[in-house]
Amino acid sequence: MKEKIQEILKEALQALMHEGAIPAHDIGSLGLSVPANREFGDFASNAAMVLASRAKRKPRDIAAVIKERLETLTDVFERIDIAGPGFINLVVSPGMWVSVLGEVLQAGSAFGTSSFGAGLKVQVEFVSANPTGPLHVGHGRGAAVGDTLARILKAAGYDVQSEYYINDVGNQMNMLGLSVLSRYRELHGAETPFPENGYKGSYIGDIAGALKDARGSELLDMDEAEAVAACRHYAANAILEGIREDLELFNVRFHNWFSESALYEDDKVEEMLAYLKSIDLSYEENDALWFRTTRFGDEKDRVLRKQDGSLTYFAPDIAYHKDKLDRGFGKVIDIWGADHHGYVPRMRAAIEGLGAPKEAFHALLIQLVSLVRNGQPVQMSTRSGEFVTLREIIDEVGKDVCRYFFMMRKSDAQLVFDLDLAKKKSDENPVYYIQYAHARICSILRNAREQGLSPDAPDCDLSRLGSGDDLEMIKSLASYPDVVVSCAADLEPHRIAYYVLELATAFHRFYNRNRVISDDRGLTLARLTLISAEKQVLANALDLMGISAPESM
RNA sequence: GCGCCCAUAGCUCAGUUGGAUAGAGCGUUUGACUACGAAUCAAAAGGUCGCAGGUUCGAGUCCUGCUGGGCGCACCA
Repeated sequence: MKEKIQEILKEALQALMHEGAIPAHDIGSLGLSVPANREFGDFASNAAMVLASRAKRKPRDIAAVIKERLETLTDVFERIDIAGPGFINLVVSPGMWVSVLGEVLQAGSAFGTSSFGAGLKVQVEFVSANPTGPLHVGHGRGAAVGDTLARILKAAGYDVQSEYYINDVGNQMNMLGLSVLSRYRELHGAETPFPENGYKGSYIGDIAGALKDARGSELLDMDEAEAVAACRHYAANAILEGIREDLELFNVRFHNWFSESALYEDDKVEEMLAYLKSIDLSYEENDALWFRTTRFGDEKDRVLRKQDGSLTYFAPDIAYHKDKLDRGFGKVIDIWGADHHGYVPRMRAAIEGLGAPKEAFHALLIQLVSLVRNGQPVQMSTRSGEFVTLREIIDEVGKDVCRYFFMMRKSDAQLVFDLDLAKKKSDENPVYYIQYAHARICSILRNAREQGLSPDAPDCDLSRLGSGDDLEMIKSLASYPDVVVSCAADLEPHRIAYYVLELATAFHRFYNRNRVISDDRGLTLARLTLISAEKQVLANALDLMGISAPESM
């Protein structure tokens, strides 16, 4: 709805500026807001005040000109008021609001989608955990946020691809191989020291056991390097398979899995280094190869190839992002743990160095998740292998609750995950509160059907919904498309979690104060239409978060 | 030492490009089921938006300084 009003306002302002009736100004900066106070109408514009300060005219005079034009231009407004210092307050006509219900039911699961993104190719890369162990809670938050953001961007009209980057090269993978080999030898009774910084989790033993089942004692006869490689390969596959299963359970499915090792196999890293050299963005110094990232705002140049000849982690990362750009993505969104924030300027510099505008790259930082049980923090430490896995949390509280809880905070704010609250099936738990609203509507619709009532009936009179609680509920669901766009524009998917909670609140309030099915047939049919639309929007919003909308619970 | 993020009700947190009287949940107090699901609703109380300046018609929001917390400052990954 807001978008429609914005269009109308824009049209009026453009015409007036063209005629010289009001000073010319960038229309994009003239805001339309939803006033906090209902007395100020459905929408309010500050256009007159902004223009007045430019033109040295009285805001209220300019507002009067705009008001007049809007009145001749359209009849969607029931009332236009000039208030306070020069706000133009707009009250949308009930008929206009009611017509939204038809749009919702017509569009169905597509209600809320828009062409805001104009088909721009966007990639969202998230989770991207090393295949050295199962996903833990922190990865879960990244998965929930990333997947929800991808869904939101798609709904907002972007051409979205989600991707998981598999860091299957490097020391940590070698350590994985060594750790598994050590456990494998133990299983064969061979004395073997466990690597100092090895992975100590019990899953390593499980993998070694599976490897023993699959290949017997074969690896004992190999030379060290060969055996480690075999272990590494086997373990990485097994762990990655587990990660895929966990994500599947979490309702997260990637369009693409991109392997770091493929970068090397396809010579992408060397190609990138040659490219940087060709455009003079790299240089040799102290027997190392450097990237001139300072040219793009980084605080110091960064090493690509170390003195010992090996590459830094930065090098394949640049090659990976070059590959992303080469694949035609106009916007590349990386979702990282907040502890990597120091890495952002350097990556952004690299993107610029590769010739893309710096706005093409966005890093969304995900803050820590801490678990609380019985009011006490749950201790976690990756190093010792004592961490709570995503799988354990899903098994304990369920996928839906888990996904919602991870969306409850701005991604760059720390999140306290209260396991006791998560398991409560009461109004304290927002997930049940929201799903209950959906189930309740389904229940009413079932009752109505049994009584032979259908909102499609010809004597359904939607004009009965133009006031009071009915109108309030329509307004709450009509803002859904605006919320989706706002989430997409600002890359803040958590807003959808707050919105859907408000939507549920609007329904529960309505339900407690009004009868849907009553003796008044016309009103009953209209309200059945109303709650059908409400149900649709609840389901659509929940779907953006990958959360189910149960028919009963 | 340098840089980034955060500071809003007793608690956990929203607050969209700067807008009018700063919101929600929990907790506290008091009410509502012989009609569609009480896993629900209504009402009350609760604030110097960390502190001090500045920008302007207007600041929780932008700028500067300070205080207090988190994180990062590798030829680690």
